[in-house]
Amino acid sequence: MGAGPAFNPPEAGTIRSRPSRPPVGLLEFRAFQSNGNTRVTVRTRFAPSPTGMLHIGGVRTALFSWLYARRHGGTFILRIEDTDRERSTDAAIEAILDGMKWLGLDADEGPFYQTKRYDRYREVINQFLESGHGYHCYCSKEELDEMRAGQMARKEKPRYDGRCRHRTTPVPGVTPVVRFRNPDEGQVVVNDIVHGPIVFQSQELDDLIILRSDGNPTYNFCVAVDDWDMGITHVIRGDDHINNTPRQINMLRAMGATPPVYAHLPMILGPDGTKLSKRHGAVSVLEYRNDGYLPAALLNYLGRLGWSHGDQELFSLEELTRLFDLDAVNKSASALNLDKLAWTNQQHMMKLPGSALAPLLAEQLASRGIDPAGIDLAAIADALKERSRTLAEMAEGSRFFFADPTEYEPKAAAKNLNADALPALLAARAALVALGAEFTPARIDEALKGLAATLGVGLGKVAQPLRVAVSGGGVSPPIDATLAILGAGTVLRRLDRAIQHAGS
RNA sequence: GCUCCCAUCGUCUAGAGGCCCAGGACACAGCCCUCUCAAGGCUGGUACGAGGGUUCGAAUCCCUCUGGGAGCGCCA
Repeated sequence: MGAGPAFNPPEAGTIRSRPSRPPVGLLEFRAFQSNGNTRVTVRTRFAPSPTGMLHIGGVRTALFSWLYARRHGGTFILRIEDTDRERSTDAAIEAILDGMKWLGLDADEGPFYQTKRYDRYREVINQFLESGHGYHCYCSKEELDEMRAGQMARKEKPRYDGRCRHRTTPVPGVTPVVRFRNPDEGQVVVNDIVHGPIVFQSQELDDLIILRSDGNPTYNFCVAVDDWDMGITHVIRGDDHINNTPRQINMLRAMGATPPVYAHLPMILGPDGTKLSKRHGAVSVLEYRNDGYLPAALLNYLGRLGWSHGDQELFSLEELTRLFDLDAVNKSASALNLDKLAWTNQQHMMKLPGSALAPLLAEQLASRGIDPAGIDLAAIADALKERSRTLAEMAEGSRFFFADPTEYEPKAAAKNLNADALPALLAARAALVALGAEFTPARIDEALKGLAATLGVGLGKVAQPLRVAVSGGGVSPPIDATLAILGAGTVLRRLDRAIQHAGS
């Protein structure tokens, strides 16, 4: 797997020798005192499994964890849950790391890899075995399948019936798994910041496998060990984990650990309100970079999905980290609205100076095989930022700056590059030539307006033919800015060709 | 089937008993501005799933129903 460090617990001794943490209450975790002036620092983690791409849903979870840590001056930890050796891939790890880096969701600790912590897991498993919290189970897969099928047929909840709980002798030739012995009675209360207390009856919880017969520990177990070892104070994750939580709490208790506070976030649905799929937004978050979205805009949009701050829609990252809090998080699932994401992106682009957008526009142009050498991309970005929803749209809208039109858009040409427009075109040419070296937006505007006045027509009668002449179509930024960016030489060259076209 | 979660405009949401015959945003329509396209401004339509309670008063509290979702793996 990956090459990151293994997390080494401050005290790698036995579980019971670990100093016990002071209790963390539900909503007043933030500053409990143990000796008068000790303050608990918030520690959150994002724990993706590298079995697929990092998509929008995962990013939202990561964002909330990151924001919460930042907001409270805490620590954000990245942990790669790669215990599924069959499906975990290095490519997926790379994609997660790249995505987090692009978005700027930097981790203070990690990435840690669970596959590097096997010694620690085994240590806990042995302790469970000794203390009776764990036991060997020799049931075969077939046997378990059969058991489940029978329960389903009887309309019971499929669960392990504990048939190996009291077995004292091994079954020859069978490598056992280790199961965690859940309490038989009582209840487990999950203190959830967004949902409030959620109560589970222990009876509902069966004995889950914590060590596979191939020696690999399993998810729920590793999570419990890691969250404790890494001192996680707030587990922020998708609400599809709610049902796992009581088991994790039970294992935490068996370790003598104090469970963290939980915050289960609602799911993100596709635009049609159904589960996110590859057709929707379940593509790698890096696709959004290719599509020309700004990290800040994507984060802004995602932040507003399931969280709100009054009526405010637009947030800078700085505002987000200052205002975000878990108590304003919604409980219900929300659907992706790509139109709003695009709008948000445009709003962010509009706030940025062209010089900041220029390098990003350059990337988009490069991927289109366009060489913008010698052209002022910052000026183009300034001219186009309020007429593009994404950087990709900006790149498309700027194409005519880099190449003379090879043909004119038929409708626009028919209307604006005809005999009627010829006088205006010729007069405009003369007026522009007269500008000489002062080919600036202000001077161009002045000249064109003066010309329109002399001709006794509206500016549109002059600007629109010019627009079609230099851009090939009927849409472009304001004509003064457009001409200035193109430069006198290019403008006159394109104008001459258009005049020829209009006269023929 | 069992357990758990959820429920305000098409979508994202405000709303924590009277300020709400429900506000903002995206999208949509119209108008204004205007050299095109945008951006911006103004206007408009559309929502508290249903039924019972509690209360002088409920989108807000309680119950039931309905609808949606998640989990029930030697996946995470």
